[in-house]
Amino acid sequence: MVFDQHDHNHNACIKQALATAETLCLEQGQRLTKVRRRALELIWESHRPLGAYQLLAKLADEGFNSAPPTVYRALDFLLSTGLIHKVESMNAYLGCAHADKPHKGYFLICDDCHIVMEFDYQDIHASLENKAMTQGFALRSETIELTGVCQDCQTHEGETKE
Amino acid sequence: MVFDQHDHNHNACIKQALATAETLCLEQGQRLTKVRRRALELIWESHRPLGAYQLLAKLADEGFNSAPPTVYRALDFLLSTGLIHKVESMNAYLGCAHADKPHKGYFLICDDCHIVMEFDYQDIHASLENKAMTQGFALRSETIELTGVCQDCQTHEGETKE
DNA sequence: AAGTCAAGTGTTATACTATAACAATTAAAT
DNA sequence: ATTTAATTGTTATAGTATAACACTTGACTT
Repeated sequence: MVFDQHDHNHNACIKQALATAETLCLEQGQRLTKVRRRALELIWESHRPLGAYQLLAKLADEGFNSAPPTVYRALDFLLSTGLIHKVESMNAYLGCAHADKPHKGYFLICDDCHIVMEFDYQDIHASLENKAMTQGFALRSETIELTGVCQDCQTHEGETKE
Repeated sequence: MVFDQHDHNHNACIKQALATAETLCLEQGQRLTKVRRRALELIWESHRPLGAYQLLAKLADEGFNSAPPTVYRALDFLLSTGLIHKVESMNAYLGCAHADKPHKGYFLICDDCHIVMEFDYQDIHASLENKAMTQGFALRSETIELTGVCQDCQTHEGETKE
């Protein structure tokens, strides 16, 4: 699992994510402009996916241009650089903790508190790759999004969402 | 794989799907009304996912009411009965060939011709279930959507899409 | 330093996807 | 026949995403 939901210094998450972003952009000759950087930070404010228009509102609050293309451009950039993932089943965007190494995003999504844990599972990838191959299918992308109830929400059933 | 892409009597697919729908609705005391039945048939016209508004246009052509709620209600019904699946990464809907037995929809989606093959893979389900459990996560739904290039499109590269 | 070009951003408009809310109709059950 | 619940009609609106073109900025050239 990417992180321990409790006992977790989230500032470190953000800092790490930004550092990775700097490095990656430098390596690839990409520019981490103000709006792109801030968008990344805002997405990293939590381990919950953020909608494009939620992000847009936050950016607008800070004086950035508030038309949709602004945010979608930033999102496209961050997606293409691998710094964030899109959670298809939620139309929302999530910081990636392993942007430095190319990988598929596999997610566990809590239906209650909406927290998302990204997990890596090489075995499953291999099985899927193999399954595709036996059908003569050349695999390109994988969308693996599992929903349910996280341990925390099972424990604190009925309480206010954190 | 659900079907052989060639040498495939698609009328049989549709007929089978409708028969299953009749049976299922009867068993569950649900009503397969005109618009629901026709929506199902139209979705089954191909093994490619159909968008809600594409479906709406087809229904409108046939004299059905052409406001969005009409089609979304039909889709909701068909989804809840398990007669169709939603392909999250495409915002589109696909007939399910195994509506009679509860299951998760796992899909291979061709980026070229957009054909979708549903596959069942008990091993992967078990692995995912297990992975979730080790995180104390109670699994509820699984979205497994793989994209790539199908055998047919690899063979006929550069030709017109069928 | 001025010129050039490409990348990035601003702006307006619009397309696409989905649901809320309430009225009218139909089907089934009494 | 009456009642009731399910379904459908209708209008409006919310939510997600992109097209197209103008303008600005940054980086590279000379």
